[in-house]
Parts: sequence; C-alpha cells; structure tokens
Amino acid sequence: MELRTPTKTVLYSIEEAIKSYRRFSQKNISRLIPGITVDQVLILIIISDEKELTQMEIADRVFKDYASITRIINLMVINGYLVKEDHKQDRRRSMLQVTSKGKSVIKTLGPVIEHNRRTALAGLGEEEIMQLYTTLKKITANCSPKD
Amino acid sequence: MELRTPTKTVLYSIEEAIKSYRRFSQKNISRLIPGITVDQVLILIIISDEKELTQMEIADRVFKDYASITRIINLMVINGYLVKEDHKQDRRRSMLQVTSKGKSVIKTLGPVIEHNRRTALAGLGEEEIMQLYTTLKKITANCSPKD
DNA sequence: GACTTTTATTTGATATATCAAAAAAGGCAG
DNA sequence: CTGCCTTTTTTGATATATCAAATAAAAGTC
Repeated sequence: MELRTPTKTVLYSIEEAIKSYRRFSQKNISRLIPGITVDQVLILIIISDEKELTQMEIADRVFKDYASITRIINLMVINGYLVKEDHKQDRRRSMLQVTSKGKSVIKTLGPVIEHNRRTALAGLGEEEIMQLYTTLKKITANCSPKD
Repeated sequence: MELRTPTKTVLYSIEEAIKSYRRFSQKNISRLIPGITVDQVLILIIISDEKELTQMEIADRVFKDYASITRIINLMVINGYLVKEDHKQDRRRSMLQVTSKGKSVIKTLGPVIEHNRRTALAGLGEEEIMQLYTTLKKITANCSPKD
C-alpha cells in the first residue's frame, strides 16, 4: 500500500484550500447581502480603487478570462452595482462607474472581506505567509507559458 | 478602514497558482486527447483505483459538490468513459465501471498527469512542499465549518 | 406494516470558466 | 484614403460550481 505523501497530493491541497476559502467567504457575504457573489464584490472594489481600468486589466487582476469578465460585469450592470458609460478616447472600451448601490455594498462588505481574510490566515505567522506566497509564485511560474 | 488591494494578498496567489496549474494541465491533456477535461480524467482514475465508491465519496475526494459530480459523471457516461450498472445492495446508487475507452484514456494520460505534477513542483524542495502542505491545511481548517 | 427520518442522487436556476470565433474600433504602411 | 494587422470586447458552445428543492430508496420507530 503506497503512502500518499504531500508530494503527491499538495496540488490537491491547494484546490482544497481555495475552495474552502471561497465557500466560507461566500457564506459570510451572503449572510449580509444575499444575491451578490465573492467575485462581484472583489471586482467592485477593484473598479472603485482604480477607475480607469479596462476590462482586460480587471481580468488580469483577478486571474479571469476576458469572456468571464464580460459576463460578470454585464450581470453587475443588470443588478445595479455598475453603470457603463461611453469612453471618449476609445470607443471599444467603456467607462465603468460604481453606482451608489455599489458603493454601499463595498461599505457593508469591506469589513466582512477583511474578516474573512484574517480568519483564513489565523494562526499563520508572518514568515509562514511569506513562504507560502513565495512557493505559490514558483508553482505559478512553473505552469505559465513562458513565451 | 483601509482595504488593501486584494491582488496583493496571499489568498490571491493561491487562486492564481491553482488556476495556472489547471490551465497548464488542461492544455497538456487536450494535446493528447481533445475533448476530455482534467476533472474527468481525475475522476476516471479515482474510480479505476477504487471500484466501490459512491458518488458522494468521489465528490469528497475531489472537493466537489454532489450536484457537480452527478453532471460530470453523466457526461462521462455519454462520452463513453464510464457505464452505470445497477447496484445490487442499494438501488439508490449505481455501479460505475470504467469502459475500455476509459482505460485507454488512463493509460495515455496517466504519464501526462505525472509530468504535469512534476513540472508544477519543479525546483521546490521536499521541505518546502511539506511546509506548503501544512500551511494550506491550516487555511482549509480555518475556513471549514467545525460542526 | 405504516410512518418518519436519513442517505444518495438528481434537477432547476443561476454564476463562472474556457476556448474559439466574431465584432468593432484603433493604428499603421503604403 | 485603403487595406491589413492589432487590440478590446462580445458571443457561442460547453463544462463546472453552488444552493435549494425534489426524488427515491434504505433504515429506524412504533
């Protein structure tokens, strides 16, 4: 019987960890504001912090496909968190504006997100977090096309 | 309260790493056998290793929802990798059998999966992998309902 | 044996992931 | 200006994620 060592399963544990974290976060978010997703809240915060981002830049920030961003943002417009206005310099793009409803979501959920992160990382030392970060970046690099 | 840019937190790098790995793996798999997904291959291998698993047990092994497993397995039956037969003792369940087409997929892709894992972890020391594993397990525990 | 509760799976509705292809505007060479 | 190439976004098709609710069979209770 062969022992399943971390070497064989560590990639599973990455999947496990991120899924646990996402489910945990979504639950806490839904408790306060049902009907919005973790992804939507994060994108809302990103747009609110940097007003001039293109959708492609937003996609890169959250490691999502451009097609996904199109659909997520459309939903956020439909749900009243964002409005799309014409972009003067480049008519392929559009200016994304956070609505007052969107701002209120950020205000309400910002602390929840902070709390989720702190809870997820509870008991981890500063050193340990740095090490985690470093190791994960190596894996990302190993798996990235090096064009 | 100050919301640090989410992209800078370590939890993002977990997401980034696992997505890079999944895309990388899928690309290598599709090169050899187009039309099958990473998830399907892993589930195929799991069923092939342990013949008597219920769908719920399979779901737990790959950290997926039961509903997802139902749909993935249905697709795998449609695509001829699996067959469902009646389970004698419990008629709610069904016996999942890997078809010869499924076995051939495992034979072809097994080495690819091994290669993907080795590539993803290239340059990481044994110690470092253990540490990664330990830290991720802490995060998972922190985010898991402790009923 | 009928009733209730659990367990295993499925379905419905909606969100996100991915790839390929299309659409639409911008930029550039000639 | 015209044709060509690039960039940004969208669409189509399909797979997976998630929660809630529905089925259906097994197990426990009386």
